[in-house]
Amino acid sequence: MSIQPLIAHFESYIPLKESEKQLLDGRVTQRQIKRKQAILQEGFPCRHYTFIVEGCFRMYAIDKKGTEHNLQFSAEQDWIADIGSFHAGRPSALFIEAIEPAVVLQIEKQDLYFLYTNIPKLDRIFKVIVENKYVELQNRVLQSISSTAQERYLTFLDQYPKLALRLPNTQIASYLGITPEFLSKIRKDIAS
Amino acid sequence: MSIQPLIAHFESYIPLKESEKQLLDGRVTQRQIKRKQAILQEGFPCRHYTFIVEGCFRMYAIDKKGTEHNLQFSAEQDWIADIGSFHAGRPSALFIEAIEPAVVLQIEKQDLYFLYTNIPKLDRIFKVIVENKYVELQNRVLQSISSTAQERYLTFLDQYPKLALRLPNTQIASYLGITPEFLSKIRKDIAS
DNA sequence: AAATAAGCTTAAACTAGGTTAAGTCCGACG
DNA sequence: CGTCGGACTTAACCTAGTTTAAGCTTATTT
Repeated sequence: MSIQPLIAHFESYIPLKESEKQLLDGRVTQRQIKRKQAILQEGFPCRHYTFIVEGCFRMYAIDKKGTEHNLQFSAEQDWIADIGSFHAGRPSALFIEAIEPAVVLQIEKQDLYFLYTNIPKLDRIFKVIVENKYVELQNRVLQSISSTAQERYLTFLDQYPKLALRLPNTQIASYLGITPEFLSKIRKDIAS
Repeated sequence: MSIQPLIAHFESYIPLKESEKQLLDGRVTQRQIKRKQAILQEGFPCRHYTFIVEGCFRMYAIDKKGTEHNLQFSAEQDWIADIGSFHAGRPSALFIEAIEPAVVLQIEKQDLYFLYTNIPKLDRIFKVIVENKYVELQNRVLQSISSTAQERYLTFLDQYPKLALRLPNTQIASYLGITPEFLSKIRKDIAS
């Protein structure tokens, strides 16, 4: 059990002192997740910030009609959590599920708050992480109000080429906000 | 010229010491902005974090066809900036423009970085601010991939009732990712 | 190895939303 | 005081994306 990947991740932003690394140990839990296993389910509060060491997750919501909508994919060296639910302790409206078998490092709320207090630079690091994720999401919103489905698909391929190979098209369609059938048509059009 | 509204804003998260408030003074600039005046234009780096004391702004992009797309509205006690461009110093793809005459408090990059270093709790405060904005944006993405235009319009009215009264419908349509004509049709359907 | 489920594609009929164009109703400005 | 441009609407026609349903292929489970 090693929290090394997490330390490396933090240090890609700001180097940590030995004493700070030691604080991390014991506040971080490693877990193995099976394919299709959920680490968050609608109706339950999100209890962890999850850092992905290996594997791939999707975050999705289910609407009244029972259709799933993928909000986000996350893979190695990335975080996944329902931030709103996590901090407020409120029941989440979202699911988080492994698409591939995965290894993750998880931090519980009380531990994260302890770490924020005792390693002040973590405030800075997570500020930057969330800022970057904010910019990414903003670009996605811009695309969604200004581009056709085909343009959005091409952007997705361009932006996440590795992910696109690992994911079934059904999941990609759900992420783009279109039906699998229509994605199929788009792919046909592009090919010709 | 008072930075009091900004101090009050920060203190709604964490109280500041007198010495910290003094550091803010001199690093924050007040400006009056006229209706339709731009504080950021495509092609220029975003030089300021802008805190709105009074008035209302929109952030938008212009696509190849020349159509404007509103990404975001911000009003009193809210921030507006192209975060990506601000930190990277890269030319922005966005415009930020006053919808109403406005009073703002602006912080330049070097000053913000100085403040982050000398008032460590600002890292925490901005982390929380960006987290909240991230959650908001995530909800918007979810809506955009899962709801019809009518549902999105009703949610907008529900979520920003005051803003809805201050904004021309043209601007709201652009924010929702639909044409003004179609919004008009939606409004007619809702009324009946 | 068989059974079953999950994923991809095609196609026809349909609906949400866009386009074009014309007309009305202001508020801004000379 | 007139007129000019911006904001809102209506309506006819058009297109991007959905629905339903079927058939085919590739994984996963037993």
